[in-house]
Amino acid sequence: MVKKNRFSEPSLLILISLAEKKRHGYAIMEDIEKNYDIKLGPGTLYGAISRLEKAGYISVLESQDRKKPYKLTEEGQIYLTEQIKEIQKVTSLGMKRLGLA
Amino acid sequence: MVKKNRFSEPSLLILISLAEKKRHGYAIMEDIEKNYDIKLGPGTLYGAISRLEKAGYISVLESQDRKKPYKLTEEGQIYLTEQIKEIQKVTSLGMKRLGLA
DNA sequence: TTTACTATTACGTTATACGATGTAACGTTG
DNA sequence: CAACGTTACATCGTATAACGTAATAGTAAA
Repeated sequence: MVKKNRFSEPSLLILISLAEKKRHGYAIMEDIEKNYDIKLGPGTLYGAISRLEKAGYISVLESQDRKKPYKLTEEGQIYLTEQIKEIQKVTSLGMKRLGLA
Repeated sequence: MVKKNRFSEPSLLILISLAEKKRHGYAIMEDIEKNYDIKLGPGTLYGAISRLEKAGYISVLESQDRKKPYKLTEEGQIYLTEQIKEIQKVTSLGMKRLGLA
């Protein structure tokens, strides 16, 4: 089966960040930086966020200030789970072939 | 440490394919399809191959027929190992946050 | 002779990288 | 407290290049 709509790394990181709890963009950025030492620029971050929202994998919650908190949707959770499993399948074969597993 | 290189999934699959043994393009394609059920079109495949070659992660070996076999270089092996470990770090946090680990 | 193998090339789409811009809130120092 | 700098937060714009799809083409095999 051919894979459609393959979201790459920044999107994946965002979804994983939201898998823990709802967060706004800036907080997502900090979470990713803290956990992986990867710093996403604003263009990369908010660009990916809006694509994920358009895809229905995350959704905005209303807020009083200018923060825009997002949460992972049901679909997003399913999608993320599938993605991760698929990726783990790939990496585990990789490790095996590298002789590291 | 900001991530520079942008090799995404197809490139990773190719490197993993070559981690097992040397293969030419078409054989790489078949290997990937067999193992992951992911079919790369020729543009995707050969495009990624030439970028990987340019980056020094794979290199061509000479051949008698029209096949062009590639092998993983030393650098490619190092790069692939790093990448996989990084990705595993990401996915394992993902699984944890999804409550699946 | 038709199908499978093998590769090249071209082109459009779009995610990502990078950065400029803008505003609000907060803290610090004179 | 006023002025200043800094951090928090987001939007928008553009360039690059990876990816998807497909057209082309030649050789080997069935």
